[in-house]
Amino acid sequence: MSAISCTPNVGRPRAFDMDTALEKALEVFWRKGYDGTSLSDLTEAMGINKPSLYAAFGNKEQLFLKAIELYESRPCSFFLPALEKPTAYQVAEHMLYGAAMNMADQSHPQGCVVVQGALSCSEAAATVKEALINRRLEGEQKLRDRFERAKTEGDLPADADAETLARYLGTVLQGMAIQANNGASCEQLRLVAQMTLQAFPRA
Amino acid sequence: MSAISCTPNVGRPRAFDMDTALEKALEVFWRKGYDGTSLSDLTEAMGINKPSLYAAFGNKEQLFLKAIELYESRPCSFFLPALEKPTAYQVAEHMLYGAAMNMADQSHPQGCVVVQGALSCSEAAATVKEALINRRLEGEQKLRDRFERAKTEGDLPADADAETLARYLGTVLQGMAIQANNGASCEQLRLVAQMTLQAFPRA
DNA sequence: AGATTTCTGTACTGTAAGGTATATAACCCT
DNA sequence: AGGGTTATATACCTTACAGTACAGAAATCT
Repeated sequence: MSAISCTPNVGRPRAFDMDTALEKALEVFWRKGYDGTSLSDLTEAMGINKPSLYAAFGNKEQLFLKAIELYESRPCSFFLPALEKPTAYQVAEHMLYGAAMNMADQSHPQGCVVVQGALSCSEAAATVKEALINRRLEGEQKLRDRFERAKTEGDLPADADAETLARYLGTVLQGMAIQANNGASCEQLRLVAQMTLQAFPRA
Repeated sequence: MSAISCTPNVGRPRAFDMDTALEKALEVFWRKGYDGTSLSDLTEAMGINKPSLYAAFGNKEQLFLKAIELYESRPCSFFLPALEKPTAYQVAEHMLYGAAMNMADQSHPQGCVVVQGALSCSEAAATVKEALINRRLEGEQKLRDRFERAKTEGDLPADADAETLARYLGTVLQGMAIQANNGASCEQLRLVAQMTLQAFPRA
C-alpha cells in the first residue's frame, strides 16, 4: 500500500508526497461527500494541479476509492483491532467505545466516510456508492464470523444469533456516525455505547 | 400545508398538481441526495419545466425544504404517532418497528431522507444540511421529552436517563436508515429492533 | 370582447464541472 | 553534456449546472 512502491527512479521527481496528498483528499471527501467534492476542492486541499492529480491517482473516482483504502488502514482505525479481543463482549465493547472516540474526534471530519461518503448520490457516484455498501457489509460479515467463532469458543451462548448481533452492532455504529454529524460529543456517544452493550449477551 | 391555499383565482391555471410534483421531487432528493440531484432530474421527474418549478417552489433549496416538510407530514410517517403510545416502552417499540417497516419499504427509496438527504455535502448545501440536523435533533428532543414524561407517569424508573435513552433510540433509528440503504430487509430490521428493545428499561 | 393576470415552453445566460493537450522544467543514465 | 523520461503549469475542451428573459397561451374580471 505504500506509494513508494510505484515511484520510478528516472524522470522528474514528484514535487508532493502521495500519501500526504491522499490524506488531504480523504479529508475533503469525508467532509463533503463524493458528489459534494469538486476537483477544485481536491486540488486546492492537496496543493497540486489537476494534471498531477490525474497522473498520480487516475481520476476522481479512483482517488476516492484510494482514499477509502487509506481510511480503513489508518493507525487510528478501530474496527479490525477490536475484532481481535478475546471475547465477543469485549469485541463489541472495544468497537463501540472506539467508535465513540473516533467519530466525535475534532481533529478530522466527524462521523465515518464509509457511511457518509456516498449514501444518497448521483448516478455518477453509483460505483463508489456500491463500493461503500460493500465495505459496510464486509465489516458486518467480519463481525458475524467473529461471533460465530465466539459461539464455538463458549463466550457466546450456543443459541445466540450471530448474524443479528452483528447487524445490531453495525446499526449502532452507523447510527453513531450520524450522531457525530449531529454534533454529539465523545462522552454522549460513550453513553450510547454503554446502553447498546446492555442488549449484548455475556458469557 | 396544502398547496391549494395559495392558488389564485385569476390568470392561467397551473397545469400540474403541486402536491404530486412535490412528492416526485421528494422521491428524487431521497434517492440521490441534495448534491446528487440536478434540476434536470427534478423537472423530468416532476413533469414540468424549469420556469414552472421556480415559479411554484422558489429554487432548488426551497423545493428541498418543502419536500422534507411533506416527508414528515405524510400519512405513512411513523415518528409522531409512536410518541403517543401510552408507555415509554411502547413508544420505543412502535418507533423501532415502524422504522423497520418504513425504511425497507420497496415502494419508495430506502432509508430516511432526513438522514441521507445532505449528510456530507458541498457548501452549496450547507443550509439544507443544517435544516436536516435540526430535524434530527428535534426528533430526539421530542423523544427525550416523552421519556421525561414517562418518568413522572411511572412507566420509566425515576433514575432513568431520558436524554441517553432518546439518543440511543435515535442512534438505532438513524443506523437503520443506513442498513436499509445497505439492502437490509424489513424482517432483518425487525430483528435489530427486537434486540434494541432488550436494552430498554420496562415498567 | 378586451384588459389583466398568471402559467408554459423555448431559448438563453454565466459559471463551474470533470478531464486533457501541450509546452516546459527537473531529474537519471550513459 | 546530452538524450530519455517523468512531473508541472497553463490553457483549454466539452458538457452540465442553477437560474432567467421573453413571447405566447389560458384563464378571470370588468
